[in-house]
Amino acid sequence: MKYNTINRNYFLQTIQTFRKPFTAKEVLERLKEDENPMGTSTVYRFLDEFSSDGTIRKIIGDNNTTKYFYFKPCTDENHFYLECEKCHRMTHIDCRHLKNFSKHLSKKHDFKVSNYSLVLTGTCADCAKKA
Amino acid sequence: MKYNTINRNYFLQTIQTFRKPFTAKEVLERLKEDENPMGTSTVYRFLDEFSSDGTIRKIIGDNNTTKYFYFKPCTDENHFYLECEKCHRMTHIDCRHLKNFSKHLSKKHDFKVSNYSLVLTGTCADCAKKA
DNA sequence: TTGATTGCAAACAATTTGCAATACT
DNA sequence: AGTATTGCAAATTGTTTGCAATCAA
Repeated sequence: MKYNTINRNYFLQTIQTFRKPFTAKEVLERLKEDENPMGTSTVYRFLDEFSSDGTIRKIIGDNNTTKYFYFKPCTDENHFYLECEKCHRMTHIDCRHLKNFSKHLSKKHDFKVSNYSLVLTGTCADCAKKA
Repeated sequence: MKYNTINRNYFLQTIQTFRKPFTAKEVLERLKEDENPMGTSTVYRFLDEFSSDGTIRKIIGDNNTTKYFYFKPCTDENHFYLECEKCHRMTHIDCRHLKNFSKHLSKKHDFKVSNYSLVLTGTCADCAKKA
């Protein structure tokens, strides 16, 4: 049985404040800023727990070269986004086409889809300008 | 300038023999079986080098709960696959539609795509039967 | 009261680094 | 000759564990 604790709620609340996927280190740092910082092991325990139960999701950070896992809160929506490999900004894209497309594929391959993700990695307009 | 060495070739050759994505540990173990096993740091250096240059690709192992990165040789094609969350089998799908679709999105969002991936997670036909 | 949670410090394990020897071009 | 590669052992660092104290139910 899970208990409803201050730490647990505070952890969940905190990860929602990230605008981008974050590493374990980044949550740790954020939480350590507090005056009663939560223990390191507690944070890792939450990362594990919430990864397994699907509250957050592990992802690979900037294309292939990141050293650690990134995490992001799982919206339970499916994922369509553009991910800039320069600034790492993630642009959510709304896309009906793909939904249908995924249905089509799922039928064709006799595969029951529970979740799908489309990620386009590349360079966003802003970063392209800067270069 | 990169030199063409025995280690480098052997490493490349070895990772091609894996039927599934593998962890650093797994390559290490495989390579240690040899009678002149290559040094640990050498292996890690290759994993880094080939991840950055796109020869291999980091991926998340079985959905969300894996502790380490997995790697797989990069076919340089973009990634469209069905990933079964029960048996973790990955079915490659060939898909022209999506290529066009990605072009369309990239134009619409003024975003230069260098790589794209579509992953449908779910249950494959076999596993569905078993359940 | 019972069982889950917490934080600490210690233990652990994966990965990296410095460096001298070696191999490639 | 000049530069990249290699392996070793040591150092580093992220993460986990054991445990006693605390807290939620």
